[in-house]
Amino acid sequence: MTVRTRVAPSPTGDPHVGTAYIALFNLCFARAHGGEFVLRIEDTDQARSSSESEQAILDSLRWLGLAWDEGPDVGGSHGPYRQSERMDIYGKYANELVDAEKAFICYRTGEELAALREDRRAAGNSTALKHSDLALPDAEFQKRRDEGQPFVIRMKVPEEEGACTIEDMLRGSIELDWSMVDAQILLKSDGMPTYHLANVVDDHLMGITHVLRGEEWINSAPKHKLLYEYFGWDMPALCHLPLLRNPDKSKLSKRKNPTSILYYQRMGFLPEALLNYLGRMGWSMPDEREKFTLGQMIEDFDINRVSLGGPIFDVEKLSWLNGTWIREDLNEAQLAQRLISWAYNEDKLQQVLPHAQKRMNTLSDFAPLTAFLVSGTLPISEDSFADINGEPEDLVRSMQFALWRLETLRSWDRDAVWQSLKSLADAMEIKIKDLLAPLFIAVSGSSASFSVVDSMAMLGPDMSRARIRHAIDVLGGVSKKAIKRLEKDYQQLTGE
RNA sequence: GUCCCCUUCGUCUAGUGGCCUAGGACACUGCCCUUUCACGGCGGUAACAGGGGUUCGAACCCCCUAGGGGACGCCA
Repeated sequence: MTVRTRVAPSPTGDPHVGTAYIALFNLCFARAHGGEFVLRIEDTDQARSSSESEQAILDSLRWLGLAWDEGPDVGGSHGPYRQSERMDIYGKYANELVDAEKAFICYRTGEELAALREDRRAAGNSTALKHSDLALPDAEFQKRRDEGQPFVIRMKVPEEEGACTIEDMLRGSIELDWSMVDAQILLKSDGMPTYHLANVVDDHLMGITHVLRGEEWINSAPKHKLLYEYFGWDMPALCHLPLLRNPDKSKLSKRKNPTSILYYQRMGFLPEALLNYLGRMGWSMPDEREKFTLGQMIEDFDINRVSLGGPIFDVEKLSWLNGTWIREDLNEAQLAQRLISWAYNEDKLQQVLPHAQKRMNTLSDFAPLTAFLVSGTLPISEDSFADINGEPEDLVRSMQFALWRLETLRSWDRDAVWQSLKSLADAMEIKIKDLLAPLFIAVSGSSASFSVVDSMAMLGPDMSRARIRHAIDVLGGVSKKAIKRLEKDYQQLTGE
């Protein structure tokens, strides 16, 4: 038995707690049955994949104990194929399907696709496009081919009435209408495979027998099943786990919640506590114990104990659980070690010192000066913003804009943060100083501190965003109605 | 809009037809411990989404309704 988790780095490279959640259940399931657990990290979207973001995920999962170094194919390493080989492999399989007339070459342009989908939607149908919708007249096809137009390879899917039955380990049989399934692109015009192809080919080649993945994949399961049939391969058993949710019940997203593992690390959560908490999401021990180690979870693991309602990620309970780990499972020497490796070490000091030294008269100035860097949520109130010019609504507005701008930032370093905020200030036609003023309070809790961008760089994206979000709340927050208006303004201003 | 999944205290959950007057945990709250604050201990408030079946008996099985979520990309 071989169980795998497939994870893709997020666009911004933040390792997502949802990733760890899925990985945890895969690991437990595999180990509980004496199987092998394979973690495969890759992203075939060339526009955003980078070795840094893959590394960030790997580091986070290692921190949690879900990945380790142990041979090339297991536990956190990439699969058996290197990037350079992949193109050939997937292209080969895609072409095989074209030859067998189970896939076809498609020269349709983006505009044509949008128009076709629009028509179908207007008719009240699903937007799924089939081979017959996409086929071009022979002459046109020839023309585009001769012109060397970019093309993709799409799979053929049944066009007649009927449903595909998927077996889910937890949900039983699920029937999905073929009418909802479109002629999925298998190979993109840049020659890279889509998830659907790569996933099926890799799993087959790696001998994967069980796939535990998020609920969001249920709808594409028919495509995968069909691919297995086309290739004549055995399909792994599928299990769709519930999705972690924001407090408003939507799928856990960084726009509403800190979702990066790095954030929880920086907040001072212990890896074993975070893992323990994730293990309580949609799952319980037979004796309903709240606290348990990864080893204990594996020992008592039973996939049937997964409950299907989407659990809300509740930081408060995580916090309590973390407290029990600190109080009950660490002696003073161990706690000291944790503190040292967390923040009180030479590396961290070196990072902070350049900013602190200039502002120090005595050594005792250091702790108050840098406290905000090792704090979680800052104790600020509306009064904290009293010295800043502008009405609270205006401050909220600029902070919300800054938040949105920072959410799109790909690399989080001093210059990148500065550039992105500077260009926002320009677009808003205000001085950068005025944009930064409220952020100062939000990020450091005081107007007398290190430069905001330096502070944000040191705090990292999730902590910085969480603090800005907190400041917005402190100033009265943004109502649902207001957010709509702000979004519109923001779009007009920045074109995003 | 179309399809799919889901539905027990505010939140995480136990529960697989009689042990359910629905149990535990977080949060909230009362008391005790304590110079303070925490920790800890003992209590309290609080839920089977609604309606129909099936059954001697339903939180549990079936149907309908409602609500929530997800999917509908050259993202994964």
